[in-house]
Amino acid sequence: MVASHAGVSRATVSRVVNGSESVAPHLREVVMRSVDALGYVPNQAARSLVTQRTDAIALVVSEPQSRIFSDDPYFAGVIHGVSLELEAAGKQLVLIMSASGESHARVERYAAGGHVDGVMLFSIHGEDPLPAKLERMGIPVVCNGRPLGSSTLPYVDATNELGAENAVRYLFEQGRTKVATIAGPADMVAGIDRLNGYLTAVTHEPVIAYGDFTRRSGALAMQSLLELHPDLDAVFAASDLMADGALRTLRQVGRRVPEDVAVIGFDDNTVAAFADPPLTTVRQPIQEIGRSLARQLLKLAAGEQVESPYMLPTELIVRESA
Amino acid sequence: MVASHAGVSRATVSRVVNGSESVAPHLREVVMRSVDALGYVPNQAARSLVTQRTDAIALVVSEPQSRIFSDDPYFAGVIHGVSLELEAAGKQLVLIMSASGESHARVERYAAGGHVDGVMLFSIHGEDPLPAKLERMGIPVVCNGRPLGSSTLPYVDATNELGAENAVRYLFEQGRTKVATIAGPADMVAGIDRLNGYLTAVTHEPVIAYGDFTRRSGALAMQSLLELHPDLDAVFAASDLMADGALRTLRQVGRRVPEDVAVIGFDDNTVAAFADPPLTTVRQPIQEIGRSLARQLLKLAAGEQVESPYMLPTELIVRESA
DNA sequence: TTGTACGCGTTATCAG
DNA sequence: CTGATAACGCGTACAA
Repeated sequence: MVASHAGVSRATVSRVVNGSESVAPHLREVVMRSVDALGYVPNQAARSLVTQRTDAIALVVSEPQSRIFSDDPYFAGVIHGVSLELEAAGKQLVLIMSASGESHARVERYAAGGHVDGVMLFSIHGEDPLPAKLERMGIPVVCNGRPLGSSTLPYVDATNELGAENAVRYLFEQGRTKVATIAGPADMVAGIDRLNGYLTAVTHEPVIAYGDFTRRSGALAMQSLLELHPDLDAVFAASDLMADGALRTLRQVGRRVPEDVAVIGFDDNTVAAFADPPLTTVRQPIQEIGRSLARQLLKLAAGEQVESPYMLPTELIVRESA
Repeated sequence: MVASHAGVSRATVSRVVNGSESVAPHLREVVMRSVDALGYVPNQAARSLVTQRTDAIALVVSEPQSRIFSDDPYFAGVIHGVSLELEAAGKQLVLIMSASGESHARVERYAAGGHVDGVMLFSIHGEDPLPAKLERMGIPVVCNGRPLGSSTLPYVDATNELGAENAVRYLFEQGRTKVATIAGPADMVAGIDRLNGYLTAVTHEPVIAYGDFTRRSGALAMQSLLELHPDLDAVFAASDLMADGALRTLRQVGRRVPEDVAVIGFDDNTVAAFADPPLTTVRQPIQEIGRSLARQLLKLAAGEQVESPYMLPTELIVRESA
């Protein structure tokens, strides 16, 4: 340790660097100066070797491109939140894209190798064995979105179901009589929960078309809804992108929004406010989801307990489309 | 090293694990079995300590939220490309958001501490001292997008200027006579270069309005262009989002696209194909930019030379808006 | 309060 | 081809 050129032992330097109390003020001063002068930076590898911590957290994104690389800013928003929280805690964010099953094994090895202090799992599908394995290995794990299947993993999620329910209820309160829904994929938890919310609130025979959260799918779903149910006067779409697609279809066939058909989306993306007409939608606090995700994991990694599920509120934002 | 319970020395285990040639086949066999049985995973910290490598690469995003957290999928696309390439090389991606100058210092320390084998810099602004410092410390650096100012850093970029030039030229070839541009921010290299392309190709007095790559700014810019130059019959926007905003303004004021006004965007985002009407645009290979970025950095980290700038082609995608 | 000395898990060198 | 053994740079009992 070069900094011991400051006339003290390496142990003292270590103490100063790590902010130990038991160091004489003047010695601390001297050491600080030397650290500065020599541009000393602790070697993380050596440090981890002895502390058994890495100060790094992995964010594993196991999702096919669909949602992530469309123009849905959900992914970026969550990452941003995570990043803010980790930075405050002095942790690094290791981003791992792991769509294929093969790379799942890699993730497993990576985490098992003690490369990170914990793992955040993004949108776990079906009966993915990864989280359970990680947990068995004693690695702190938190999921973004309720894990499908029978898992007891801690997770952070928005109140998707309640948000959807309120949106649909609002449509009826506005005097709408036939409310359809454009649901998300049946294998994604956000899709499932929002559909359930619709089912809870709908007062007539449910009218459902499925999309995959993209604009195009929303436009197509709207077409088929109009064909099968020309008398519908409102639509709740499980994402703003799909709602925007629906808006386009409605415009093309000459149905006015909201006069003829009311439309509500979900997310409150940037597209929502800019849609034509501006979209009434259910806002979920995306960045806050990211922050919470990180906070929960940090707690877990510190050996504390966390409440799970940790639910974040959604809120109906009324604009012009409904 | 527990695996030496397989009756060999740690050195031999190390050799097997790292795939050295000089190990007797039967010993390799035995070791492999023990590794499997004991679920042994090499400790990265210990390894880095001696190899002086971390097998991790940092991606530093020093951009205010603007472009990253809008619904512009550029950020996600580049990350995806980077991620693919790094995964293939067995490297990890450490994502660092560093908008503030304060956190710049953190990045510096982090890199200097030998935590990563190299750094990719995302959209460097003006005279940012960070890259130069990193270079001086001997840390491999590659920039995404030409660094503004007088830098000799290697970088990867799309042929923004040429792409813009071709787009504008195309408009004139189609018989347009007054072509305006909605330019990007004057402090972002993509904005500057695309504007220069326009300036090169325009055959009359330039007609310019500035935006910030967002939809809203595009819509506003279009309004002001129409006010000042009601006779324009074509617009080249420096991003698809701005073009989409322009489309909306044109629709609102009753100008038909492309009959009255032709519109060309830039990026070929998912919005482009879905815009109303579908947007003619200049495609840049976003994911490939990410891949190249990673590849260049890996080369640098391996001590090889790289060609810089490394330019990726843009291509005019003709749809219906022009 | 300070210093000494050990060990963390690997890889690399050098004999054998 | 294989096995000792010496680093790598740090944190931390333990002793002073």
